[in-house]
Amino acid sequence: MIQLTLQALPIFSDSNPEQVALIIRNSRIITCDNGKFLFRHGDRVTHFYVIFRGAMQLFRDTPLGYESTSNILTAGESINADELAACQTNHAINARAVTDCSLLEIPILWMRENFNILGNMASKLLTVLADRLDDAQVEMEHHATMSAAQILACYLQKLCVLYDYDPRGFVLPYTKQLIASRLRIERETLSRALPALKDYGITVTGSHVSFTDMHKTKNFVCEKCSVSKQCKAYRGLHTGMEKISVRGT
Amino acid sequence: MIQLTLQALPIFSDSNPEQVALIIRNSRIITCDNGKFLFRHGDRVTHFYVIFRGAMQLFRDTPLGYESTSNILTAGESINADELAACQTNHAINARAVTDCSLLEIPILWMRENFNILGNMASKLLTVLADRLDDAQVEMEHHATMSAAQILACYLQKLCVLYDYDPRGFVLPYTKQLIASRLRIERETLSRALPALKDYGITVTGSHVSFTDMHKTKNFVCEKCSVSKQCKAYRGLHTGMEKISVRGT
DNA sequence: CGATCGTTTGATCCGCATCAAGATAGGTGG
DNA sequence: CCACCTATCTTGATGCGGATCAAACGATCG
Repeated sequence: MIQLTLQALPIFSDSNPEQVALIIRNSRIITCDNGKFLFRHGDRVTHFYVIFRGAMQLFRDTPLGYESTSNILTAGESINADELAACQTNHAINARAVTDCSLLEIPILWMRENFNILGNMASKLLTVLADRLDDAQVEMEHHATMSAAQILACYLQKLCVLYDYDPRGFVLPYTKQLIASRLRIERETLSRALPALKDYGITVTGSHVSFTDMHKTKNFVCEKCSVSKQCKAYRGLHTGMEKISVRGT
Repeated sequence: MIQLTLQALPIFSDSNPEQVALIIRNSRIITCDNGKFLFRHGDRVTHFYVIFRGAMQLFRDTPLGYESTSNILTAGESINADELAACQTNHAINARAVTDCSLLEIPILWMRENFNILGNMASKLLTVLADRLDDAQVEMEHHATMSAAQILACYLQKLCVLYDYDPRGFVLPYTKQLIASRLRIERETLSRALPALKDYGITVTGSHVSFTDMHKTKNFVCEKCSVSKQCKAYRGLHTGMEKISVRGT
């Protein structure tokens, strides 16, 4: 049953049953409650994680004690792909649960030693990193060329596809605070951007979002966001993982 | 002789002589003159490249015909690592030579098919991508927290280490135009930031840069820039490649 | 010597950050 | 059920940094 689970994860999708069994024998499932840290900046890099359920915020401590969110990862996504690849011994970032989470925890030492017998996991990791790099670059481009409202519109559109929400109405999965941090804008700026979303065919009242005019939205949201590779890869996975996690834990 | 050359490249440093020979048989060395495009946005992804000599600008076309430089790569660095990993069929970015360049050109189809027999090139690629992702995130953090002058100071510091320049005085390798684009600021903003560098112990007159007070500089430049992994990995390689390229071409 | 490209400088404007205060909501306990 | 508290969000006023537009300056090259 758990074998099926693992193969549903993008990163293990090409692994055969023996490899999956091997991974299971050398890993365990842990939970991380909302608000708890999975690891902190400076901690030793000990494990590779894959999120089964929930969402985790990855962020840096800037010199001024300010938090700079580098990503929010959800079910199906992996944590520490970059540290694993860069052979860092200590974490450069913090990881904190923003909802109650369940994660698969694999010792990184073991992974490094058995990399060659884990199938084409390396190529899966490559894909993950390449996608994230691309996302990062698109994001920088956005910041240089778009207004806060447009950035927000892109993000909402992405969220909707990623989580397979009903475009006609859904509830924000995170606090606006967190979303602002993720988008590298201030809470206040995000608040002020909300009314402007009307022009893009998006209405937000409280934490309720609805796309009222997809035609308008499509015109303003950049095409790279509307058909993100990430979205396609994980679409439907989130809901699927919800079910599996119940069995898994 | 060329075998030695390839193994000097970070990405082939762990490959054995047979693997190097295999790569040589299936690749060729090309040149790309200053200003020429190696490929353009929308072109089919056909080859993987490693720069022997020179520097290439990678940039995106934004909707408004604006150029957004995502990176400037130099001797020893590889182009298309992300496209190879993400299995993209068409280029999302442009690559243009900003100096006369020599490159190793490897068919990407052949690479994909022979990935497993190319040694741990996959893990090298992982490292490259992880480093670039990290760089991208540090860069975003910089933009959110530092002034244009500080960003510029960090970059000059990085340049100096990367190219193994004499900190007491060196000449900018690129036009200020290009540097500004790379740093995602405007030419004018860069110009105006130059005088402010005095406060960080850096003097720039024309295209001549000199670090006059390293103590001051160290205080203002973020530590992530001063000891970049990239810098350490490629330090000295640039000068080495210069020699090799003469033999190679 | 004009022509082109790269750079600098000046004037102005706009968007976002910042600071400050008020509003809303969710939760707890009397 | 209401008063209270805290966390989250919104709104207002203000300022600053960098973008933008415009023009002059400098260098390089046929």
